[in-house]
Amino acid sequence: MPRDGGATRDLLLDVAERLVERNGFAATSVEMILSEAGSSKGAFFHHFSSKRALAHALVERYVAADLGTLAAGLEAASGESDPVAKLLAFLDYFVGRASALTSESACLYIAVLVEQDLLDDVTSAHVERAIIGWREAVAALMREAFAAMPWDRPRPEPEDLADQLFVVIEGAFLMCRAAGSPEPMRAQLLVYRQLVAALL
Amino acid sequence: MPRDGGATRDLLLDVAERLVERNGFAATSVEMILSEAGSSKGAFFHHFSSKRALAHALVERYVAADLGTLAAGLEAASGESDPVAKLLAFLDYFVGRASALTSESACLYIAVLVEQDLLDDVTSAHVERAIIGWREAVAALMREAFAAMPWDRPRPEPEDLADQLFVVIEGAFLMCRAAGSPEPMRAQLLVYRQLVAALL
DNA sequence: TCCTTTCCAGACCGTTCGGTCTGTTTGTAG
DNA sequence: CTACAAACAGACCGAACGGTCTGGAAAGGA
Repeated sequence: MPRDGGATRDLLLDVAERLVERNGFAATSVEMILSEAGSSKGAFFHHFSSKRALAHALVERYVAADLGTLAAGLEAASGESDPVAKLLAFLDYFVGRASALTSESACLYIAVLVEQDLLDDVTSAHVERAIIGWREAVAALMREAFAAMPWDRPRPEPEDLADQLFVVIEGAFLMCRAAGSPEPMRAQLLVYRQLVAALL
Repeated sequence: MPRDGGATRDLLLDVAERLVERNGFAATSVEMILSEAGSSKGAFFHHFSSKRALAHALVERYVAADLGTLAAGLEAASGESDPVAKLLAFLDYFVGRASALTSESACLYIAVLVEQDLLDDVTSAHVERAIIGWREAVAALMREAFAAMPWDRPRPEPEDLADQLFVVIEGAFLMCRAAGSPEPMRAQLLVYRQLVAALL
């Protein structure tokens, strides 16, 4: 093999992700990516058969990283043996990392979901995989915490409550955009943590 | 005055809103809007000086409608004299109208916020106005309900808890997109309602 | 009636888009 | 050293983009 194609491919993905998160997919031209990356069309269409193929690769990589931070949160909470403490430690992990989340100005999922054209079999399968990953892991934590803590009033279904975390994170991304500040992410994650804690 | 220009303008806004909510702003061309509306470029650029001016008009109209549904929710809850019942009635109003919210497949705010280029003085001022409108009205309901219902544990700030409603709605819009179903909107609003109710 | 102003249709323009193609460089295997 | 395939650079293409311009139709005031 000649020059290291993997490095160029990664660079193109890095630059593309930044630009797409800032301006959306349709508003980000291939030429902008190339100019920013200091690359050329030859390189781009060598690594990606089309702009849509770039979107597929972009989402696949993003989902992998996203499920990675989920795993990191689970790992951070794994020290706690008490189910309630474990759930709260899990949530605290993301509250603490809120500023790191919003350093990248927005979430790629939003850019993909906002354009129906981009929601083909490939992208929607990837996003669905991410959502289900979060749902199942968080719902399991919820169930254990609930079982350890009887309650007189009815509680939400753990799956729906787990989805609420995903929903709050995505919504908070949008509010950060509107506010022009990363602060709402932390505030909203903290509110979610407090609301969940009130069920325990 | 010649033919009724207002009707054409409204039609263009209606069609544009539908297409932008479906595919985003950048991916929606002026010609697509015209073809869908059965109109022409002459008409379009007579009513809007540029595509950006269309975005401004679109957001302005959407914010007005959005604050209208907020007012409708407040009106629906105004019958209750007890602050707690009033807050819950307010939230129930939106749970009940969840399917109506997601009939329009997505929220225009998302399409605007996802493209940084679109966030100029005009659009960001409109969106901020909407967010503050919801925050202040909902936070007021929260404060009254909290005051009527003492609590031993610390509660979230009413403003942050009010923002959480906006955040959940926007996030739920995205989840509806990912799921290809309007169902998550209702489920997530219900979860939010249950979480708030657990504080009372 | 006629004139004016608004409203609209559609041809047209320069630019930019995603994508193709040709040619050259670069690492590696034999 | 040679051959070959992967990796890239950049000119080029047709289509589509946002926007302009000219001409004509429709309504109201004089």
